[in-house]
Amino acid sequence: MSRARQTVTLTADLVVLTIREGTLRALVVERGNEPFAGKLALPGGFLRGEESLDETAARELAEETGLSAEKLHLRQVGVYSAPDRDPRRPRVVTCAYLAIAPNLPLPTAGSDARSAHWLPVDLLQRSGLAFDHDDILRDALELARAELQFRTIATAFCGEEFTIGELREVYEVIWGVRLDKPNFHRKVTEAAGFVVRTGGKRPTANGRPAALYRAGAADTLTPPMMRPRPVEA
Amino acid sequence: MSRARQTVTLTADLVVLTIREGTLRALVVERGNEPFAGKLALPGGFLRGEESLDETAARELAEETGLSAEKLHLRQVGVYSAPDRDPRRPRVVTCAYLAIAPNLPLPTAGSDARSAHWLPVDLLQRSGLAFDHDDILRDALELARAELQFRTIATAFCGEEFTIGELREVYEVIWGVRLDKPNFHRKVTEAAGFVVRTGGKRPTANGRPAALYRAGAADTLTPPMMRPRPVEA
DNA sequence: GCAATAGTGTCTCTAAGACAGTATCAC
DNA sequence: GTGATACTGTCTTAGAGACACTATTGC
Repeated sequence: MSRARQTVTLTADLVVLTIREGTLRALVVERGNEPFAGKLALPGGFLRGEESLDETAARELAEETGLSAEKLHLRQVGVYSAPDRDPRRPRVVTCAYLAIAPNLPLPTAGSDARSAHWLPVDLLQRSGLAFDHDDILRDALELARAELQFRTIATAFCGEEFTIGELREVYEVIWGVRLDKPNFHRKVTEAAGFVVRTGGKRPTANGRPAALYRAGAADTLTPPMMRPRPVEA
Repeated sequence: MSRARQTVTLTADLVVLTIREGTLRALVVERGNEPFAGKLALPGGFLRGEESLDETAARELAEETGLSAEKLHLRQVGVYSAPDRDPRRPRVVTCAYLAIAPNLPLPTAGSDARSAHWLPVDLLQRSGLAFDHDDILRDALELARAELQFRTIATAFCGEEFTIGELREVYEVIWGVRLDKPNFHRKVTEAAGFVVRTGGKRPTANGRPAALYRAGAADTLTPPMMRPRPVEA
């Protein structure tokens, strides 16, 4: 039993998602040191003295994006503890977190903005990330897609004020589907506490201006937003 | 930054649920040592040398129940890492797992069956558990209730063969509701891959014998089982 | 026969999806 | 006016829920 109470090092890794230029993007940093020097990785950091992992994640999020964890729906994705997941040292275990950001003015405004970029997730999934971050990204995306159905987190991708069309784009980009505009409009405006009219309007390039909304008080979305089932072969 | 790479001890704690005598029960052990000596706690154990936390949980599950993790739907609930959650030592962080067991022949058949009991969860929630296990139990129950809606895990509470009435009891006990028998019957028998008729019958105490089913191949339940929304005030 | 539980038929109603039609802008 | 986008109305249909009804056992 000498190894029964092994000690490990803990980190919190972040999957921060946003939508920019019509594509779903995640915040990644370019690694400066070995291992995986030069490769892209999810931002993250070590657990410190008197904080919980949730607090570690919130602190890292603030450092990377300059945003508080309050409005970003920070949620645990899972724990990744394969013995060989970090070649540096035995046993670095990480807890992955999902955060959702609106389209930020700057790529990264934080103090620790070494080489952070918002890159499309499909690009990241094709090119591959350091460590087991491919697994983490996949699981975080799956969680985000599921949460869109039952919770009101889609508004977190939008700014303070947004149009129904922008909200619909969130669903379409993350689910990779096309949704019926009229039905979507009725659905979200009738769901209790999802969106609230501000009274303002936003001119469009070439059409009728869209009414502006802000996020409502509700946390869960009832009835849920139906996700079109993928077409079968 | 001297404390930046603090090391911690990791454990995996288990919420093993089953249904017995019409009540939802969880496996708990009576603690022999301080802290919390004499109090009830969730079973769990320390991460060992070359295993992942998932493997730690599976190993503990086998030790406590004698069952393999294969069929028990072992799933991560979350990480609990408050700095003061374990008064023994600085920083014992745990990852909680949910497992679902059929009505086992023995309370605990494993080798490490010190003082394990299947106790009703409402009793545990009233009397309180050691450490932060009240939080863990609450979160695990919430996860189990949610999974019942969208996945076919309800069959894991039943034995190899079961009747539709037994399956309905699973939903009724865990959700704490009454479900319409005819509608439930049609729903589960028509959901693709949820249950499969074996051809056998089980005599009842006083009525028509019930047809026997076994778990189907499907993992997700489409369409989902609707959960009656709690009555409002 | 009666009591009890298993299972079926059928109706109603909500809500999702399809899509025609109307409103409000730029030009 | 045309073209474009926002939004509304309405029909169809799938499925949840209510519940009457039939089936199969023990007594």
